[in-house]
Amino acid sequence: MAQEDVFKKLVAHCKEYGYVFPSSEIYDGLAAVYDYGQYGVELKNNIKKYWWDSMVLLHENVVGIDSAIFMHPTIWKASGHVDAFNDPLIDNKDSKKRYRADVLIEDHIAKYEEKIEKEVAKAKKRFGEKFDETLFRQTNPQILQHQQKKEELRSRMAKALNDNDLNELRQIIIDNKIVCPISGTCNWTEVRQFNLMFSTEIGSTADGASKIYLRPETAQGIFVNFLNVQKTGRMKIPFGIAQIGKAFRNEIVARQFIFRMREFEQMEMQFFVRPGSELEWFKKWKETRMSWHQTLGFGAENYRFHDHEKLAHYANAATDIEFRFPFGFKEVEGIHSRTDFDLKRHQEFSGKKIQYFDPELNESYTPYVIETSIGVDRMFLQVIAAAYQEEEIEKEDGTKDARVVLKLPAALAPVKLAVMPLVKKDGLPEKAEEIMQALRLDFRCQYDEKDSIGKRYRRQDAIGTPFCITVDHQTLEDNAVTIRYRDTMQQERVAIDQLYGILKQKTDMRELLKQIKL
RNA sequence: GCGAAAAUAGCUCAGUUGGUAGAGCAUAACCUUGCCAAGGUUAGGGUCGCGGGUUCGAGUCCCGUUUUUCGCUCCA
Repeated sequence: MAQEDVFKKLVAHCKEYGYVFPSSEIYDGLAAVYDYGQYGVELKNNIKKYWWDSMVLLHENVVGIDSAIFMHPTIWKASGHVDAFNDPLIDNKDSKKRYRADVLIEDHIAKYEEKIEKEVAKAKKRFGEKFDETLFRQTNPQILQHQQKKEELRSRMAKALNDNDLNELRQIIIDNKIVCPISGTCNWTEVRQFNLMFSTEIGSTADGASKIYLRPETAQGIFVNFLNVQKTGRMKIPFGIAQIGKAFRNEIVARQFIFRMREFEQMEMQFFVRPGSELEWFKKWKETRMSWHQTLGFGAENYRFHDHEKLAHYANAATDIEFRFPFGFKEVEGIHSRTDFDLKRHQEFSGKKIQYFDPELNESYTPYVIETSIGVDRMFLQVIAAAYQEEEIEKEDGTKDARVVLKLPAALAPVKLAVMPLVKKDGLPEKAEEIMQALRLDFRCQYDEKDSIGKRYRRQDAIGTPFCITVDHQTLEDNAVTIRYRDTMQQERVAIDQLYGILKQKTDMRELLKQIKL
């Protein structure tokens, strides 16, 4: 089966079984926005817990915070997000190349400049040493004309940029017959502002309101709280701050289901270290994070590192952890050595000293940062893609049968067990209800008495329930039930009073956490 | 953003040259069976993505639009 088919089936399965729904579906949907359904939210919460516990329980020197989505606008100037993603872009329809509209116009202005210099050079050659360049520039009619056009153009562009008038920017390009350097045509699209960040206004009256951004990453909330946490938590370097939260990016292309969304959730940890020791810590966190992934048991061969050749302006080392999705190896987590860029920039923009006094070295410095950043939604997709399996099973009479099963790690599964009476009479439902009541506060349980027992098992397989408990007539006599395992379809007879112990051991997230190599 | 394709019940799909919307599965109720889905009876569920147009009449033809998928592009 083609890989895209698997992916399509996975998306359909997520919708059909209450994991992920398209957003605003009854209004025709909203592009690249998705809602998590009744099982999706449980799986997502379990993934977040697995990450959070692996950070704050397993590392004494990692603590969490939860910073606000709204932050002071200057933060995004300091982080570089405002400058890096605020360009008016225009496409040439013939060459299909994209340009910054202001750069195109600048280039055109430069041409007038060239013409002027050409005239000057010509005149210089002609008049030799007697040539008065200043006078020539001030009096030559052709130069004055170029000069005037240049200045008109420049002020017109400045005004358009200042007013954020995109139509005017396009009009300037059209009026001046600026062509695409590749196709040589003037067949342009509209000018569009590609701003990565969503903005809104804070303050309820129009004149008192000021522009504010929805954060495009959670990391800055950690950096700006560095001193708060360090001082109030009496943290000593090295230490880390972890955070889970929503972030928003106005992606030009948001596609591939929940892999790239405009609203998404991140799990980030910034680890502050002594300058000079960052690459050592980078290496250590690479290993720890990889172990966290592989502990889920989806097969070590499906993960790999992808080291970045080209580094972002703030980084001196970077790698991705990639997983083999149905559509190929894709990034799930990024690990970056961010140097002291962020803290230094916030120190500069805020005017507040952001440093750490290291008592062992007896000196102050700006700490270096190792970042581990993982998308919750990508992780969700990774888990469900790895868990989704279509199996062919042989029935007792020799015929083949198919089942769709989500082989989720038990600790992550939304529903831990289903309790079902073999028949819905003879007091079996009552007995099953009794078992439910005993277990429901410890494990997410589901009760089902409709349809044949086989059909009920398949229903649970489809949502990934790892255990099914079946109550039969014999149960009424010996207080024992059948426990059926999702992955092997094996059945076992166990006493009711042993159920808690068995389930606890098999579904406990702590059992996973213990296996992570630190 | 550009190009191409698609959209009919919860799911998978049928629907003839334009003539009042169908099936299977799923869901719910009752009966029957009872350890690996598909026994019987009955019921609910669709202004055919949305908006225009052509026509006596549009799920079907035309235009626009929204969403999805694929390719390109962009971003990281």
